[in-house]
Amino acid sequence: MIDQQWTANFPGLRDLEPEITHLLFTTSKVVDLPAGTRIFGPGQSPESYILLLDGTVRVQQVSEGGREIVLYRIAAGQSCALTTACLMGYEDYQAEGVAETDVKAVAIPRATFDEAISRSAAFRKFVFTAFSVNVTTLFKIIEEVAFSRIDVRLAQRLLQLADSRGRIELTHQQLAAELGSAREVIGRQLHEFQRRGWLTTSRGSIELEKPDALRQLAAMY
Amino acid sequence: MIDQQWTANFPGLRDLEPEITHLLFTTSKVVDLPAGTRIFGPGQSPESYILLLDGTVRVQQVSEGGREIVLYRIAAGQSCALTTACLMGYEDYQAEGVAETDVKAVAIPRATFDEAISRSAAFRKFVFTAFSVNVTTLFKIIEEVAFSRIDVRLAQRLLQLADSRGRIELTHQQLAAELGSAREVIGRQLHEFQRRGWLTTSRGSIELEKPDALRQLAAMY
DNA sequence: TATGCTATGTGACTTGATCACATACGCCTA
DNA sequence: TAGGCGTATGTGATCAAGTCACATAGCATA
Repeated sequence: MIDQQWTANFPGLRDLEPEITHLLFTTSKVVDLPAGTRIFGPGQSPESYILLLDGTVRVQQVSEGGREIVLYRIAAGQSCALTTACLMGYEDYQAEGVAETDVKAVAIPRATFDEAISRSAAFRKFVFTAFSVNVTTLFKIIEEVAFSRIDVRLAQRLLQLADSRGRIELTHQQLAAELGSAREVIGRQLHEFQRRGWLTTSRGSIELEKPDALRQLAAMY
Repeated sequence: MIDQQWTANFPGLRDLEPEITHLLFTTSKVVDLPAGTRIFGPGQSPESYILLLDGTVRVQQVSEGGREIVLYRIAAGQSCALTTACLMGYEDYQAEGVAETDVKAVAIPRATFDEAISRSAAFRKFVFTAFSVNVTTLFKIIEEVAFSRIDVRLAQRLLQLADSRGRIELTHQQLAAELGSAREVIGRQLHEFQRRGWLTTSRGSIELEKPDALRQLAAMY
């Protein structure tokens, strides 16, 4: 019980009604998942509403031709909108979620979820807010995929993915999967960025040298 | 009051608890909107949850460059997932909804919506199901835009948009906006379909001649 | 050092988007 | 009925991005 004070990790859940907090604590499980675990995917109906305590989950779509596109990531303190959608709407997933790091998460069973939704306005607000943020993300992705240039999108993504020292440990193939593009295309763009002195590449990693130049490109429509 | 028995139009709302039905009837308004009305759009926070009694609403995204893509349509008996998302999550719209025909709709105020959600499991299920269907649609769009060929997507859309006699009254420009593509591209594809004898075109309209051939193309990934 | 796996590079080609125009159609008016 | 106008459609050139086939390079391990 003592290690179950996890609601403190979620701003929207701190001021929950005490009996709801108690309900969540007594019926939910805290689970640990190793990096690489497929948490959900097409054809798998989710059994519970998932809140991330630690680690990140990547949500992506895989096409028949084997191409991939990353839709969004769930970080600690967030919940999975898709899980929510499916839990609520009883539809199967069209996308899959993979643990990018070791993950610690809270799994709230559907029955508990239903009860908390019906009894707590604060819980509803928490769930719906998370949901709408992710729907908004989906709109942005549609707009970008349909209308934005690949160099602009790559610049944006490099800035997002870089760590505090401007380093990105991904292969060209993985970057292509982030954007739903092709390895060769990404390789050529990176080559061009390198030619301009904006970054340096080596096998499996990239170092940003002029993030401001990338930011300027990323700011284009 | 008598003409407000609109819940009959929504399968998911027929078996609602009587007091919820009463709540909906007494606080919601039935509104009529002429074709072309912009029902919601970026920067407009929705004031109510909308259920369509008659007509169709087109939900689309417009890019900075002026290009458009149609996301989905809402038909009689359906609700607007986006409205829902925004109503629940308090986010602004990223897309706009336009009445394609004259529209008759029920507008449920936020307070009523909140109350019905909290008190009725059946109402929750109705809302969440509609929501998840539309989220699923968004996933399909992302997959298609990112990975499908334009001829396949055009064939699919022509079949969707054709009336019972295989007729489509849209310009090439409008078809391009359906798919987030360009007029010239659509024109060339239509020309190719016509060359194969699958359809005939004339100014502002298209007649499908061999829908089965289109269906076969549309079935490709 | 040899071997093998994975990552990256490259050229040729196809598809789709963009741009700048040219034409054609339908409708209204003189 | 002809002329004129606005919108819809056609067309070639060019560019951007994805695809395909294959070459090369980096790194680990035997």
